[in-house]
Amino acid sequence: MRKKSEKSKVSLRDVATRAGVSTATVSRVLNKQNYISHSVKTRVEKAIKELDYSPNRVARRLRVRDGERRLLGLLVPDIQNPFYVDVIRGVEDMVFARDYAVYICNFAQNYEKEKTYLNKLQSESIDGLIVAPYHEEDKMVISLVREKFPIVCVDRGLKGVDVDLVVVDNDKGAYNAVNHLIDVGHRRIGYVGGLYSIPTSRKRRDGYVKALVDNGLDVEEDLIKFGDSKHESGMRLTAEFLDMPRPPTALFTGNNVITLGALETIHSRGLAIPTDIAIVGFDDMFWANSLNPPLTAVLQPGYEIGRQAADMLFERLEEPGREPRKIVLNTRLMVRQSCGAGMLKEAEE
Amino acid sequence: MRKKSEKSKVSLRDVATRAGVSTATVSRVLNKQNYISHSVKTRVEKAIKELDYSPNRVARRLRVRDGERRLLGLLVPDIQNPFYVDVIRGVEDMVFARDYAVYICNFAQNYEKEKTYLNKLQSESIDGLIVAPYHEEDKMVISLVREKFPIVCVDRGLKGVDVDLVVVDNDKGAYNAVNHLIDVGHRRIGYVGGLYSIPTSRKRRDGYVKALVDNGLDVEEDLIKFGDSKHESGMRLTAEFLDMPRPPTALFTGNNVITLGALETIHSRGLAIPTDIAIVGFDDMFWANSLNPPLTAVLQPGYEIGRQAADMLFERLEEPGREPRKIVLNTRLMVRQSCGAGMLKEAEE
DNA sequence: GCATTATATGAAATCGATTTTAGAGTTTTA
DNA sequence: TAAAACTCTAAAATCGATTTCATATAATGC
Repeated sequence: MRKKSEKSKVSLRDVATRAGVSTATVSRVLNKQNYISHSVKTRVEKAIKELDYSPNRVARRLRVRDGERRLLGLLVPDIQNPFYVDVIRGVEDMVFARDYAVYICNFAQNYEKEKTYLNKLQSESIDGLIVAPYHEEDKMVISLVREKFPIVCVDRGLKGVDVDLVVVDNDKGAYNAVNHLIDVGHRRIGYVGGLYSIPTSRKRRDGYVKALVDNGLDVEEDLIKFGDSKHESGMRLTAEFLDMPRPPTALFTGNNVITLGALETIHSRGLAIPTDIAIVGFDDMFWANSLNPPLTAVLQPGYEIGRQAADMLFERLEEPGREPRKIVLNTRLMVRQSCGAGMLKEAEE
Repeated sequence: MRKKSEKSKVSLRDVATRAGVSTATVSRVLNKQNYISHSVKTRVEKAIKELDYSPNRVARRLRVRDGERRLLGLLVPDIQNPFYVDVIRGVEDMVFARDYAVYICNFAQNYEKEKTYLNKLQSESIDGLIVAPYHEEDKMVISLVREKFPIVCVDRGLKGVDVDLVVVDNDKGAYNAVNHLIDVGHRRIGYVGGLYSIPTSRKRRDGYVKALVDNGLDVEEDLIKFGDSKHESGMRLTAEFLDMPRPPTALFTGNNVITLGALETIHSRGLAIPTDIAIVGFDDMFWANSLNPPLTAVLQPGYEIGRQAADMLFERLEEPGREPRKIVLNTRLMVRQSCGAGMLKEAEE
């Protein structure tokens, strides 16, 4: 009847008493260890069921050795960015399946906050960490890697250390996007990038440049701009492009936040996509199809990144000594209607 | 030099030894308790600094009494929904400021998963929980509330129990939105709601109905549809509306996910907003301004909901006996361009 | 059939903190 | 000036699990 209302939590000791065995034995049953007689095992399991016992993970975590605490940390730069939410979901699903827990921290592009969280995570005795570092020279993360703390980086790497890494082929993704723009006829294409200090921003620029070069187009420095990965900078840089004496006919925006800013500026000026200005964005988001017109975008498999990163971290926990690995996932260009084949004719004349 | 590289974590015992005092004394210094002589205090603090000691939160959590473990749980139905991300951020900021930790769990609209997380959270010895329950008859959450476990509900309440609650005035928000639609000339307005079993879906319907009634308009049952809070159902229900012999001239969509679905359907049919069909959405999202045209929407203060919920939970931890409270926050109608004053004329003829 | 090994269990130590208990030295109070 | 009340600190107990160590019995080898 009122099983749950006996307030004080039942402990392993209670189970042991009930089953008439020692706590050590109960622990062995719990952890499926060898050398347990069938009769004792069923007796203990019965007691566990009767008492509705479930182990205290905190106590366990305190006792077990490194790497067996069943707690991971996940540190992301911006939880408002749906890309990282996908990563979170990927990690979460893997962790859930293994009965681990994951302590999700959002440092909101704030280096101080990242440091604080890093310390807190350690105080919580995490087994390992998945992180998209503030930037590639992130001192604290680098020093953790040097100390051999189990870390997997996602989205961005680290300078000067070898670390497990799951990224996307940013060059190729950008290349394909810009190539598509060129295919449909564009010759003047602007790149609106995120924060210069973040590797992905530069990689995507590289892909942009390569696509131009491979197609025999000139690379003009004033068609390349970097911002600060905030919505506002997407607006501002786009405005700068549109204000040029001879503005580009297409824009390649470096991440979803920037894309949103660009769209806002474009719409506010009453320009039509793709006829007045075409656009391809890095990051395919769940609202891309709801835009008017639907946005052509580079899909990053965020969920998969999260899954693979978690997997990689589990591997490292099992084999701390192994060499760091790097996984590069492919992007996919989701062609919708913001580039416009109609451009072709116009450009040909 | 190589302070950090001495792998084994320094413990309170090490500090005690170094300072030449007992562990109890170090603990007292750490917790700013009375009866510590100045000299001992500074000695201990010096040792802490020299050893770069930081306390193990897991060990602490095991020992301290209920409500002092510095760990909260936060359980949301869908982390991909930016509204909940705002709530998360609000909670996170409060928790961060108090040196608590928060275990964020996403049950992804899955009742089984919610149950699993609820158990896990208890195993992790959380002090209290902030949750947007699966629905208002969520048995597990209700039984926790009955057991007097510290819980604050957000977004949705619970049936049959009195619980701390932070919600938004859904009726009024919906009322204002629909009223606006009527103001600009619409007479046939469809409501595309989320899951019927979620209180907010019905509250928003109520506001919709009241606005019609207050304006002397008929409430037609076939202009009210409920879906399942998934993108796809927003698409489908909107299609149903548009396929009616005499379709509505405006749609009021019940949440951001539904809104996105509705927009997708509208655009795919080549209809123009607001001239062919107008739309107001519940939930103002950061991309609303980037839509074409910018979306008129009901802003829910998600961040503030999170803050207040965390605050309320802290209060409850301090005073477990107090009566449950309910906070109702206001929404704000963000008028942009998806309703169109232009409608007025057409409707008048 | 006896030494060895495998199986099965319990007692006690342990993880790293907080808290209780106890007691020594000081100050205040009556 | 003796009792009471503070002030300060240490030793030991504690939180709830896992792990080590010890030991008893059963199975196996030769």
